Amino acid sequence: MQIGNESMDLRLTLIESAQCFQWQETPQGFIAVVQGKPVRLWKQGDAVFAQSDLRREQLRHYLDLERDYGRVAEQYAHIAPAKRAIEMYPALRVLNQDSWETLITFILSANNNVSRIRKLTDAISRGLGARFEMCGEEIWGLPTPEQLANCPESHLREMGVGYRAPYLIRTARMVADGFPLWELKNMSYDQAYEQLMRLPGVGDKVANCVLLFGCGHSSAFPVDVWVERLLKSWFDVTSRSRKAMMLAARDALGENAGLLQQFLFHAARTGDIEL
DNA sequence: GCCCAGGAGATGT
DNA sequence: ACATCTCATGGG
Repeated sequence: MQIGNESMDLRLTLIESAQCFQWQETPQGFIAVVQGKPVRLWKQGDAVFAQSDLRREQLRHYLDLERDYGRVAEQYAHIAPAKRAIEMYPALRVLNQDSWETLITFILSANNNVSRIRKLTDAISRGLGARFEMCGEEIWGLPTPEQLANCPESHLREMGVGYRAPYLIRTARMVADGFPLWELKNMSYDQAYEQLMRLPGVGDKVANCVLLFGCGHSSAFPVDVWVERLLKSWFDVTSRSRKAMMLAARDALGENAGLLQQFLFHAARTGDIEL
């Protein structure tokens, strides 16, 4: 089915921009398990097509196709590096992912590089998750909270996750025991942030990634090593800690701070904006 | 071999 | 509240 006519870049959005780690590119398109269901996305000209049990509106929301990014660019047009970063990637979108899938992949992301985050995401999915087939290829979904909570720590360590193993298991147990993960999108930013910070393996940076990519909180502003470098290079940063930078950036940039952050992050990481 | 990676938690001040 | 250490593991 056709889900959109927008000129969006699937490779940039799903793989290169490091906001999710489960997509793989095949000759037939991009495939992954999203919200527990297999999905294939591909383009024909400007049109985006999908093969999935997910409804058209769900996929449009996942890809953030309803948002006017031209308006976001205008919102930050008075900040030179911001305007430049957004205009540099007119086909990049900030995904609306599943809260649980975002939470688990970003616990894996702590002090880790992108290619290894992908391998660990794949490893725990193959080891614990549900298997599907999509155009002749096997793909696995991430483990559910119950599957992860019941996995022995030693088994998880054999998959290579290292010291993050107990974080995954304890967080999974809290979610399985009623942590309000799926209510975070309806809370205020401050309430949702406070809740997420209770979870083992979730600090300021991971919390903001979950809020931004997995809970629809577009003001969430994750500060990783690259965003820190860019902020120090291009702005008069007096904050020392990354959390202080996050607070200052959110305060200065307002409602769509996090969307801008994703463009800045990618520009810094690829070197498209000199630091 | 070295340094780095979309950091978090524990400890000490 | 802030600074410093340690924590697995593989990529470059």
